[in-house]
Amino acid sequence: MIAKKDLPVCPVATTVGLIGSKWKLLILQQLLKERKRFNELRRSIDGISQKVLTQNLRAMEADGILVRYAYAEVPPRVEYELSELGNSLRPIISEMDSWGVEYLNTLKDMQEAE
Amino acid sequence: MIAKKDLPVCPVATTVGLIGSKWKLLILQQLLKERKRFNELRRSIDGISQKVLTQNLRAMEADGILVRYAYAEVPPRVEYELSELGNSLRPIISEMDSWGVEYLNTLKDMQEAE
DNA sequence: CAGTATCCCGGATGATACTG
DNA sequence: CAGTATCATCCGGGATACTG
Repeated sequence: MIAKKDLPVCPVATTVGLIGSKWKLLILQQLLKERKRFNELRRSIDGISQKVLTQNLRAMEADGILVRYAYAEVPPRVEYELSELGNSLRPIISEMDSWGVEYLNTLKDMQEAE
Repeated sequence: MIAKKDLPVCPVATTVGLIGSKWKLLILQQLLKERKRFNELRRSIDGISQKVLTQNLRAMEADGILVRYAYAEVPPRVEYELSELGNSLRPIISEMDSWGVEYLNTLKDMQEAE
């Protein structure tokens, strides 16, 4: 018999399920740089709306990827910081960064060769 | 003045724009293993519909990530293979795989500790 | 400031049928 | 087999207004 823990679970599908979307990857990228406030995060991600940012932050918080710190001040201040789990995703974003750099260089070279 | 090539372009956003979606990442994963036929690919990706698979394959082909080989046979045979550019994305999927393995192990350990 | 609450639209997706 | 075509649907996401 096959035990539950031996069920075929795809690691890549697991990862993709947690952070395999445009906005989560970009939020992750920003928070890997530093802990950030809500609007700071919003401004740093081109094209994201308040609603979508909130939705993704809630989901990532529920998945244990980041931690939300709300301060009872006036005006309110809320900061987001990656958890240990979130930080462990750094190599993925890092590879995406490296690949993007290479890709953009190739594009630039092609333009210069025109 | 700022030249066009000096415009601030984010490498991670570039990468995310090309493959930052659930299905593209999973298609990429499958094709990194081997060249595959359409239905073979379809069966290997849980939950993907024919339409969505076609759409994503077309987009990835247009982006130069994969190559489509259509053979004029009866019945028709179409195979998909990663381009050199597509293959250069391997480290990203590789990191996602490693992370997923670790994550699943952690989950399993937590269950056993119950 | 950092949200929540509504309304609403369009594109993404599923289902189905058809075809080279 | 590997699609394309069409229709119906649904909900992701924008716009706006309001609030602790």
